Order: sequence, then structure tokens, then C-alpha cells
Amino acid sequence: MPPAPSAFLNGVPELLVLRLLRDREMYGYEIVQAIRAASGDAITFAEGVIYPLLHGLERDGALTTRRQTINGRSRVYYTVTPDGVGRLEALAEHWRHLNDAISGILAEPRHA
Amino acid sequence: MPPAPSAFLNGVPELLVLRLLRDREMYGYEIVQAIRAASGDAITFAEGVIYPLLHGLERDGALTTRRQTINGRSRVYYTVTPDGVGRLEALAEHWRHLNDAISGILAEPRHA
DNA sequence: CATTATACCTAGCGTCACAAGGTATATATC
DNA sequence: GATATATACCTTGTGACGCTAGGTATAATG
Repeated sequence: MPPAPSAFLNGVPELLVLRLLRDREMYGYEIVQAIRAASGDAITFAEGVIYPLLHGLERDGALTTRRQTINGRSRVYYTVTPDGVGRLEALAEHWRHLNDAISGILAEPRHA
Repeated sequence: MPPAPSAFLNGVPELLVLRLLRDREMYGYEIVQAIRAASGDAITFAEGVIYPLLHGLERDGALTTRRQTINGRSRVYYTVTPDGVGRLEALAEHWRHLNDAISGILAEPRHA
């Protein structure tokens, strides 16, 4: 079976992570807080969501890592690769497309 | 385990079905076509998604059914109950909230 | 000295959308 | 009159994904 073309609206965590990382390299724990902050507490992805996602994106070549120890704590910084940028753009486009469709249906006063 | 508070972005099929049914009663097969048409082919939920969803919503008291035979084919018409309207409004509000947050993150030129 | 914050991680579970298949009648095509 | 397509209902099985709930370890805070 083809590995599931797109489980419809899933992939939002991936979209947001790639979007944040496009601006600057970040480490996992930081990303968790950043999503919460950037969304005004509307969205919270726990570490159990973010870490496996980061590992998968690295495995797929969308991210590269750099390890650094700061104040005795180890951090893993992630950077988006060109592949990752392409993936981000595709996901963002897909999201806009779906969002337009859904918002349109919700907004319409009536449907034939 | 609590029956899953909110599987994040899931529930979009439910949202769209309730939204369409709020305007007028429809039958399952019709809903499948209507979502495709109303979204400009952007979204297609197959029957395997819609039928179980309708059954669940009926079981939960969000929809009621009326059976009718037309041209030898049997149709099951669904109507939204007051409970279903409440559910729709909650889902729509949730969707708007999430969408604002996500679109905001995507749109921002940079993040601190 | 105990709790909270930082920072990483994994295992197991449940839900949900999906593909694929099944039944049956009506209509259109050839 | 046979074959295919459209209508209209349905279920089963699978896989992915997000979530909860845990676990490790160090630094800072009370």
C-alpha cells in the first residue's frame, strides 16, 4: 500500500515546526515553547509529539542536527535543509488550499 | 481513559457534514458529492468516511434519520438536532481559533 | 533539600481517515 | 439483452499520527 498520500489534515505539527525552523535553528524543547507562544496558547504540542517528529524529519533529510552542551545541559539544534524547505512550501500550499475550501464552506450563508 | 479530549485537527469531516446538514436535510451519498462540489474538488471524503460518521452522529443524538424510497433506491435522510447544532457551533469555533493561530504563524515574516 | 525548570527521550494506546470490498437497483450504452 | 456506469447503502481492516504517560539527568529556585 502506498504509504498514505496525506492523512488529510495531519501534518500540521510538521508544518509549524518547519516554519519556525526556517527562520532560525532551534532545539526541541525550545520549539515546544515557541509553538505555544507563537499561537497565543491556542496550540500546544507536547514533547511526545515534537521529538519523534524531529527524528523523522532528520531521517528523511529535511533537517540536520548540531549538538551543543550549554550549562551542563545538552541541546540538539535543528536546521532545515533545502529538501526541508521544499517540504515546507508544499505543506503550506496544501494547508492554504484546504483552509480556503473549508472556510468557504463555513462562511457561505447557504448551499444549493 | 477519557475518550480523547480532542484529537487536535480531526473532526473536519464532522464539521463539514454538520455544516451542510444545517442548511437542509441530505442523504449520505448526496453529502459525499456535496462536499466535493462545495470545496471545488479540493476535498473529497469517500463513503467509507461519511457513512460511519453519520452513524456515529446519529448514535450520539446529533442527527435524526428518515428513510425514503425513491425510484426503487432507498435513501436515508439526515437532519440536525439541537444537540447537533450546538456541536457544530463548538466545532466551528474551535476551527476558527486553530486556523487563526496557524495562519498567523505561517504569515509572520519572522519569529522572535 | 525538595520542587520546578530545562532538556532529552520512548512505549503504548486510541482515534480516525482511508482503501478496498460488498450488495442492490436504475439507467445508459452498445 | 448484455455490459457498464451511476445511484445508494454498508462494513472490515489497516496504518498513521497525535496523545498520554512515563523515564533520565542536570541546573536553578524556594
